[in-house]
Order: sequence, then C-alpha cells, then structure tokens
Amino acid sequence: MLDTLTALAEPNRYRIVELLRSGPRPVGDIGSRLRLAQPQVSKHLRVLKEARLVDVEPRAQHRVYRLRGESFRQLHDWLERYRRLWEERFDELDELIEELKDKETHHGRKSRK
Amino acid sequence: MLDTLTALAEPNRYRIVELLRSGPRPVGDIGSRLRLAQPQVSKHLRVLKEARLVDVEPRAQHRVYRLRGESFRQLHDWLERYRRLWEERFDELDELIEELKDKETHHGRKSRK
DNA sequence: CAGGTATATACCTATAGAGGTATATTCAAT
DNA sequence: ATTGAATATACCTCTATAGGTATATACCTG
Repeated sequence: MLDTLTALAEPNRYRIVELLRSGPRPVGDIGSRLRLAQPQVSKHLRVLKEARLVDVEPRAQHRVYRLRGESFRQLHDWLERYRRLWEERFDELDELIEELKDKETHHGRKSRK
Repeated sequence: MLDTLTALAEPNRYRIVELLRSGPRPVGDIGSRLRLAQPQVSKHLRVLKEARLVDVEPRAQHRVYRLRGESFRQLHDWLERYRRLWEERFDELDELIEELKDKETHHGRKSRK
C-alpha cells in the first residue's frame, strides 16, 4: 500500500498515470506529451512498475507501458475501510460522543463550546 | 489530490491515519501508541491537516485530532475513474487492440508473441 | 554489419523533507 | 502568580530522491 501511494505521490508520475488512463503508450510518446526528458520518463516508469502500477510489453525497440488494474483495486479496497467516514454523517455522531465523554470526565461541568 | 497522496505516502503519517480510523485521539496518545516523539507527531499532524485529512478540536491543553471524511471521499472519487481497469477484464481487450494495431501497421505480419 | 532509433542505466548534483533537540506557548490547578 | 502538562514551532542535520547529462543496450532497416 505504501509503495503504491509513494509511487503516485510524485507530480510527474501522477501525470504519467493519468495519461496512461487513456490507454497504453510507449516511453517516447509519454515523454513528448508530458514534456519530460526520456531518462526521467524511464525512471518514473521503473518506479511505477516496481509498485506494480504498470506493466511493460516490448514491441520491437519500443516499450509499451499500460496500467495494471490490480494495484488500483487494492488501493480501492484499502479506501473502502474508510468509507464510513464520508457516508454516515459521522461528524455529528462524533460530536455527540465527545459531549458524553466530557460529561463523564468532568461530571456535568459545562462544555466550553 | 497530489497533496492528499503526498500526505499519505509517508510511513508514519500512514500509521497515524490508520490509528485515527479507530477514533479521534490527542497528540500525546498518538505518540505513545506509535512510539513517536511528540514534535514529530505534531509535525505530521500539521501536514495531514493541511492536506485536509484531519481536523483538530481543542480540549483544554489537549488537541484532539480526527479524520475528515471529505478528502477520503475525493480520493475515492478519483480512484473510481480507474475502476474499469480492474472490473472489466481489460487486459484481454487491450491485447486484442494491440493485435489489431499491429496488423494495421505491419500489414499482416505475424505477432512475435 | 553499419547506422539509426528507442529505451535503460550510471553518475552527479541539488533539494525537499524527516528526525532530533531545544524552546515557546497555552491552559489547568493550586 | 507559579508551576506543570500538552502541544507547537524553530533550528539543525542528514538522507532519499528527482532532474540532468552521458553512455550503454537492444532492435530494426538498409
């Protein structure tokens, strides 16, 4: 999970991933579209590949990179564990809990809020 | 989006977020549970707060931090745009497309694969 | 096999940011 | 007011990593 996040949390790699969403592309194409030097593209792609976010397929001298679904799925699954945070109106419930804790601890003293 | 990813892509911040999933906690509590020095915890929380991943509520000298749903939702929405990657068996479809492209370009020469 | 093209890699440099330590700040309690 | 506790911040140092340049490697074409 951390590897996935680290790979995505870099501006140019993020751009590469967004570009690859439109389909597989060779290194040179990525570079020219994103105005990145070739070695940099290759290095970023290496990181993305090690994070299992992309896959390569050789086509003659070209290397065609494409997104791999699996890592995105895992990221999605991880996020699901936080779903309640935005689905249930949890802020209000939390406030209620805080109120109760406050009363318990300070035995009925008035909340400062 | 990048701010969110950057904030999460750091081991200790990731741990803090995971811990906060179990509920709001004051700084000191986080530090002792994760074996982190207090200033480091405060600094990480600052980053998380600037990324709108957490919120603070003062309680006397304590600062109680909690996760904010909104950023997680946005991350989730962003990920949704990649859903097809893992839901439709896209690898096979991609291969088909590649085959067709190959034939077009090289006029019927056999695929190396 | 010679030349050209696409990509990977090695190396250097510069910088962002994480940890550590000391200190400032804020509030409660006495 | 003074003290102590919880937290924030300032400052320093150090390392990981991104960019840049040069070069190696692999493959197609003639």
